[in-house]
Amino acid sequence: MGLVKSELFTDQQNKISLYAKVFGHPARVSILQYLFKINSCVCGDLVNEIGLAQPTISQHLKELKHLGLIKGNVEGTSVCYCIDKKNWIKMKTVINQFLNQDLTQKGDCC
Amino acid sequence: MGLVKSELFTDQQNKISLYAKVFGHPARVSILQYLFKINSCVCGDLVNEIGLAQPTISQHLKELKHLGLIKGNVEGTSVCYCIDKKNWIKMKTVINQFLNQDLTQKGDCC
DNA sequence: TTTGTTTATTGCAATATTACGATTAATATT
DNA sequence: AATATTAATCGTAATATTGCAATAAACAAA
Repeated sequence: MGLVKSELFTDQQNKISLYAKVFGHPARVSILQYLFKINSCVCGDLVNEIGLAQPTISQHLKELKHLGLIKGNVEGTSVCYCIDKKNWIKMKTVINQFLNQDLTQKGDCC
Repeated sequence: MGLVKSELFTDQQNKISLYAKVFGHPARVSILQYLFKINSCVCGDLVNEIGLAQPTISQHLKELKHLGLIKGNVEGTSVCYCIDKKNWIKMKTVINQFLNQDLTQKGDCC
């Protein structure tokens, strides 16, 4: 196997896990933090910033883009990547709904 | 490979990705939602609730426990699992710090 | 047009994850 | 004690992920 049985779960559960999965690698966390920090579009410094090889960074960018969390335009020889703010907010809504489940209850037998 | 180069990243980045990774599977999302919903300790219904085999659920529970998000006590022949509220809040702080990065800026060339 | 610069893609090796059957461990029940 | 019940562990097959060297693609500059 090694194969997630998505059909057992709700769309919401699958969506949450897909978002979470993309954050489940420190390189992607780091890329996103960098895009927020420089707060403009990145044109290639990511490979120097993070210590991974160029194809590896490219692959991580692809996954982030595929999920819609970043936008990217190739501009001549360099590329312009930045956070897709609209989708970032959408993602936050989904994740927060999951994180903010009600904790104010008893039932603590453990 | 198939091996994350954690040493390239900060402790914070690694911590975020470890939390996210555990949410990166719908079965674990589902387990956590169920624990919140029934709001008491679970004693075995998870296998029926979710459609995965008992060893598989047990393995997912182990990961959740290992990260501290749930607590579990064996009680005779059944087991009592519930959310570790203290650690859940800690986790939320870490993740929210990452999700709530400042979006109110221009620099949108894409 | 040739040469550099930058990013994407391909192909592959190493490792990790998912899932489950079979079994074990631990305790209840009879 | 023998039997049932429940959850953990072991072993293993299938698949996914990570990382990078090599290469390709796309364009800029000379």
